[in-house]
Amino acid sequence: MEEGTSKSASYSEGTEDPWDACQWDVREGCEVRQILDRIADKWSLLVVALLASRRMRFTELLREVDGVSQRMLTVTLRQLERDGLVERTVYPVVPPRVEYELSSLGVTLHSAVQSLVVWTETHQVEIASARAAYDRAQQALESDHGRADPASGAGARRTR
Amino acid sequence: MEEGTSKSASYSEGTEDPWDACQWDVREGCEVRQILDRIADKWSLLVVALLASRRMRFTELLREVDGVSQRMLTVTLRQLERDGLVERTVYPVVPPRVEYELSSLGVTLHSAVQSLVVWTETHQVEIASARAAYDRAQQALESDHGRADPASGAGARRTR
DNA sequence: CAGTATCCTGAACGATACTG
DNA sequence: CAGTATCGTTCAGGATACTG
Repeated sequence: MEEGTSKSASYSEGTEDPWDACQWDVREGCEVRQILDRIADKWSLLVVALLASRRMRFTELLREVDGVSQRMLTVTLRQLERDGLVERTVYPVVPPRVEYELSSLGVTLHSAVQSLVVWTETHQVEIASARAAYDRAQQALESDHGRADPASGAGARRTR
Repeated sequence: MEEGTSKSASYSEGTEDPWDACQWDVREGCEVRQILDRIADKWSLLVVALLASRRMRFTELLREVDGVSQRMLTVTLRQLERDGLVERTVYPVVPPRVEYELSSLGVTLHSAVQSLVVWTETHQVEIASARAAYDRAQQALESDHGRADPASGAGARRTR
């Protein structure tokens, strides 16, 4: 088991700056980072989304997730199980039957993630055009690389 | 847990599949994944959190984020800038002065992320104990590796 | 000060083969 | 069917050095 274990950066925190009201995700050891790393890795979110609709067997997930390797599906499921987000049920039948389902905790996570999904859907156009604008500006800079800047006056310059 | 129904605001391509209401993150090309990858990478969230409190200079961020390399801070800021989440202002003074601040879009993202932070804070104890239980069970299995299972009856077996 | 350029390592991941 | 074990590759990210 080489990679199921988190690296668990036990980082020494010596600074006692008084601004730690906003520190929720600044500390390495903070739980938020761990959870975020879990739900944001390549497959976890997909699996959670699928299991949110119904309980499924291993092979079903393997088919549905489309692109995941057997190994990564196993690893992902083990992590989610360890965190108490999914539950694994083994039926002692001749061809092994294992079913996965979201735990109640997993369900609440799934709803929490929804707000982010909604945000993304709401703002994807803005992001796309921001990217386009940025890339256009970069393109312009490349053409400009040797020339004098006609807009270089005295004020601050926005990079957009 | 029987009803996952993501509300999937208005973004539906004309697929006939009846359950594509839940497909928001199943598709590889979906925007959600891109955004999620951005906000969930190692540093973006930290930077956004810091900039949510006040605008900051490059070196300030380098100090505050604590652990980030110069390279990764640059990369992170460029990505966030490209996505229109932060704005970069260059003051044309003799020692270069560059300030970063959240855009209005970035502010909305930050609030959206809060729900996840709240979820994590609310459930971190549950997760911690789930992990402890899982690890304890694994430990027990290792001791049991060669012996007969006293609980192996007829029913399904939960792995927790 | 605020970067860019370059090199390098280790973790993540995929592919494959084997097993209860 | 539902995994585990092993190997090879890729690539994110750290360290370091240089620059306008």
